[in-house]
This record gives sequence, structure tokens and C-alpha cells, in this order.
Amino acid sequence: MNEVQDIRKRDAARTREAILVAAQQVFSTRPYGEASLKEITAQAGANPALVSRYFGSKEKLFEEALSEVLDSGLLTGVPRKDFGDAVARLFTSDPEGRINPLPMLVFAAADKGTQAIAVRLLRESTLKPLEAWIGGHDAEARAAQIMAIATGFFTYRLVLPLAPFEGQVSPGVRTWLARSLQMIIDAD
Amino acid sequence: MNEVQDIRKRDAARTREAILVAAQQVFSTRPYGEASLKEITAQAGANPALVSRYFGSKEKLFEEALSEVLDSGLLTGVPRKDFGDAVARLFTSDPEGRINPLPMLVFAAADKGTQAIAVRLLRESTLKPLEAWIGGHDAEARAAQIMAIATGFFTYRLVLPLAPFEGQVSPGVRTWLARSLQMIIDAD
DNA sequence: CAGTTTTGTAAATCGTGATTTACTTAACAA
DNA sequence: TTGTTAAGTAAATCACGATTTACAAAACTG
Repeated sequence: MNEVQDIRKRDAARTREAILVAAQQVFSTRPYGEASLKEITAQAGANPALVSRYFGSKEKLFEEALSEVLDSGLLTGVPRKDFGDAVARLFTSDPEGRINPLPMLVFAAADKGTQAIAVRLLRESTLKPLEAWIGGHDAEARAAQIMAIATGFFTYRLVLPLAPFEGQVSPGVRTWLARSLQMIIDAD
Repeated sequence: MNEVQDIRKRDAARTREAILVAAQQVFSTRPYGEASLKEITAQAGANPALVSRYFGSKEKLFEEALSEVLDSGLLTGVPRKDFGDAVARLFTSDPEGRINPLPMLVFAAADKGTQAIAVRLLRESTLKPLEAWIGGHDAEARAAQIMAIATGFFTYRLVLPLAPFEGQVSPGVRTWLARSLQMIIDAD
């Protein structure tokens, strides 16, 4: 009867998923090199050796974690004329459950192994769709411009973090974000 | 007579300086964790043990390296109405000898130990002066906005690097940079 | 030149963390 | 229930790099 909340002591799929979720949480708050498998698996109530079994390696785990977090067409679900406002509001709010992929990207940039993975995933699951949505003139560069602003902003908001961007931001900052982003969309 | 080009086999000051220069070069091209003292000192024709002696630790070496590279009032030597153009040109050119501090900052963000150092140096030697130069309304936030754009741009241009921003950039990208930056200066 | 100090090197130390291995125990099927 | 397989654990392995230590060689002093 109770298939869903059935708590079995041992369940490979459940454990794998728990590790993946913990990995997303840890990888988005600590530099890749400082996110140990010990910590991740402990948080999942599991054992470091299981990463090998279920994912192959730490890098593969990272790849799957980032891939899942990136898979959200958040940016392209908005009318063009409201793009700046909508995205600025999204960036300056604190999404409860959702994990922000930008810190993971920034942390990934600082590790040779994860860099290549991050670039590939970013291109395929974010830049390409965004580019297609933007369309028209210079779409590739304009998609990159939007992500550059996002990356810089979240580096200071979540990674470092730095005063004017952390926590609750001022209306001035939100307005700046909205205008900077909208300018790119309107630049056709 | 020949004080300057006097080549002595052993010279503490010279060796220290060589290590510092090599450190700046290596720290700006590799993630902190992957920039080994072995590599840095090898490039300086020296021995890893000397880092301990002359700088105290790898972190202290990083601090001094970043500090020196940051010390350049590049952004504030320009008339306000040309700020965007001037900085955009600066960002999209390849300065021969000069070492760009932004990659070091990005790499520093991915290491707990260097993060604190980077934030402090960035605030004191770049954000504060920039803020003072901007002056007026919301100066702190506007200085941070400029650095956020710079950080995002160089993350894609030099750290990852990513297609539309690496190497020679298109006029469109330079124009976008100029407008985004000028908008912040004019937002008074 | 003899002795002392400074500079430099080579190797030991020490800790850390990913991955592997050998083993234990739970789940399940016949 | 018993034997087989799947899931999990604990500990060994392995590599790497920062830092320390013990030593060697150069430079300087008187």
C-alpha cells in the first residue's frame, strides 16, 4: 500500500538520490576542492565509498549535480519587454527550495577538472536555449552578456559575499540589474 | 659600479622578488589549489622551502602577490563622460606586461582561506577608491556594480574561457560593455 | 684565512582526501 | 530456512602538496 513513504533500511535508488541532493547542496556552498565526499555522504547518511559505486567518481557526481540544477528554463519564460524586471526580481529574491547554479559554476571555474564540465553544461543547457530565445542579431554574444552579469552579481552576492549585494538588496541595485539586462534584450 | 645588473649567485632580495613575480603569473592563470609552490618556485629558479622563509606561507605569498597586482588606479584616471568607452577598451585589449587581477580574484573566491584576503584587498584597494571617485548617490553600490560586470566579463574571457568573450571581441561586445558601465556612472 | 651568518637545497614530515579492497549485513527468492 | 545477491561499512591504499628539518655551500667579517 504505502509505496512512497515505505522506509526500507536499504534502497540503492533512495541512497543515490540522497547523495545527489546532498552534493547539490554542498557543491553550491563550498569550493569544489573543499567539498569532501566525506561531508557530502555524511549529510546524506551514507558512506564515501558509495560515490564510487553509484556515480563513478567525484567529478561525475559533480557533473550530474550541476546538470540537474542547471536544467531550468527560468530565464526564458517571460515576455521580452519585462525580461529585465522579471530576472532582476528573480536574482534578488531568495528562492526557498531551488538551488542556484551560479555559485556551482563559479566554484567549478576554479578547478581544472570541473571547468570543462561546467563550460559544456552551461553552453548546452543555458546559453544555447537563451540564445535561441533572444534570436536575431548577435544572439550568442547577448546570451553571454546576460550570463556574465548574472555570474558577476552572484559571485558577489553568494560566493564572496560582498556588502551591497548580499542579503536584502536595495531598490537601486535591483533597478540597475533590470536596466542592464533589459538593455541587452532591446539591443536588437 | 654596476649595482643594478650585478649578478650575484645568491641574493635574498632578488630571489624573493623572483618568487613574487612568478607567483603573480601562476596565480593569475591557475586556480589557487592547483598552483603549487613547486611550480611557482621552479619558475623562479628557486626552492619551495624559500616560500616559508620569505613569505611565511602560501597564503601570505598569495596576499602579497594579489595586493601588488591590485594596486593600480586604472579605473579612476578618466573623465566621467568617457568612463564606459575607456574601460571597455581597457577590458578588451590585451595589456602586455600588466597582470590582470580579476582572474586571481575569481580563483581566490574558490578557496576559503584566500576568500577573506581577496575580499579585504578588493574592498580597500579597488572598491573604496572607486566609490570615492564615483561619489554622490549610492556610490558604494555603484562601485560594486562596476566590479560585478568586470568580474563576470573576465570570468568568461580569461578564466573559463567562453566563446564570445575570449580573444579578440566583437565591436558589439565592446559597445555593450561601454554602455553598461557608463549607465552606472550616469545613474547619479 | 678562520669563523660566522646568510642563502639555498634535499629530503623527511604531516595531513588530507579520493578511490579501492575486504568484509559485514540486510533483503530477497526458492 | 537457507543460500545468493545487493547494499553498506571500515579500513587500507595511494598520491599529492605544504611545511619543517637537517644539512651544504656561499658570502661576508675581522
